[in-house]
Amino acid sequence: MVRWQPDTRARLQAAALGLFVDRGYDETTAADIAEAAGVTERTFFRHFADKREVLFDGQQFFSGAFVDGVRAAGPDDPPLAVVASALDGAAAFFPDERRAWSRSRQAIIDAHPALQERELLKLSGLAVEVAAALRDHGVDEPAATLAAQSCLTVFGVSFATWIADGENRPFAEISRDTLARLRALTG
Amino acid sequence: MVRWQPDTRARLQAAALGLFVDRGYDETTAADIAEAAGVTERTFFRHFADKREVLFDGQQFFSGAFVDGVRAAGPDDPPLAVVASALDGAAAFFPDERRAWSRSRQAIIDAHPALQERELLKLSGLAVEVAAALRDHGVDEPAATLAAQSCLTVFGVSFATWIADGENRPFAEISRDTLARLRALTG
DNA sequence: GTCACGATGTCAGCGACTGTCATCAGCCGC
DNA sequence: GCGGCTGATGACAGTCGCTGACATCGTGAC
Repeated sequence: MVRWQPDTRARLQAAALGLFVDRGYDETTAADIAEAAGVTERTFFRHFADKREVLFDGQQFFSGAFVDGVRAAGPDDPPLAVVASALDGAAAFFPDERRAWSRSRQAIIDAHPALQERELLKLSGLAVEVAAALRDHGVDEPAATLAAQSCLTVFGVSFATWIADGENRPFAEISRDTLARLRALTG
Repeated sequence: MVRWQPDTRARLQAAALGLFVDRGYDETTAADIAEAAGVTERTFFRHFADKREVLFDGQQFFSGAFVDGVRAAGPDDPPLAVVASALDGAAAFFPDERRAWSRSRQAIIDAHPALQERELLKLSGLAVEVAAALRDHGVDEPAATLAAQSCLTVFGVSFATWIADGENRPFAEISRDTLARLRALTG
């Protein structure tokens, strides 16, 4: 007999997503989530720094994909080619099977400014990491920060397109197209 | 005899900024700010939706400057020229006399993730407004959103440069230089 | 068998924020 | 002037997010 059920963290995340979808973010208390997962509210806050964070866990793997993409680029590639490589790396996180899940998660976030804030903070942190990777890759400031922010701009537009109604192209195709459109803006 | 002192809102903002500088954001309660302004905590929350908002009021004038800059651009200007015009419009909000004040305000924000979140949300809303102005100006999607995000990218890097130690060039000069560097990224 | 460890429970408490009702100066119509 | 309306504020109770401190008790090392 085990004293507690395993995977408390994952159970809390699943319970939270379900409750947010069913009755809304504001109408779900941290105690509700904990109860649904069979633990106490205190345990919820031992696993997640705050109530929003339960939706934003695991972003370190996500940023790792961008950074790996940067490292995979050729050492003499121009900055935007490195950005293209970072976006290709990120595409692995958005296979078609995940599109429906991403849509419902994003619907929750889009309905709550507090969650949008958290998402923006995570993306901002991601941009800082990409900029650092670009500097390691030989790109100087301020070009590294400008390129990293452009990378996130393309990512944001591409992601929104990827989850749009009726869209069925794979993420990588969309992001390549979006980057090309950003390039066209300058020309 | 008036029943209450005038300018409650402005008094609350001034009291908040002072307390945040003196003893820190986390160590300042909403009740502290209210007391320093001579009102009750309840009145604080009638003027500001939450404790963070007291630092972020008046952004509608700020976004208006960007939008006016977009409208001032030539009808056939390419998107990035319109962005340049928007940045010139924003420059009016950053005269040299405000540089020291901007530095201390930004120091408070940079020290608190919760405040960074709010700032990012405000900037995100600003990007949405700039994108709408660009569409009104004849720029189609997704170019409008890409250009608006690029506008905010240049703004962010320019602002950080403007308040950096030892920097004394005017904002408009910095933003023009930053935009040129973003353009150069493609070439 | 003992003992340290680590995940959890329990409980008290603070601060952010809200709903509700009372108060009362100033203004408006008469 | 008089009475009623309005709008900003005070007073107060209450919910929820979140934290610190301490107790509990399977589990694995020894």
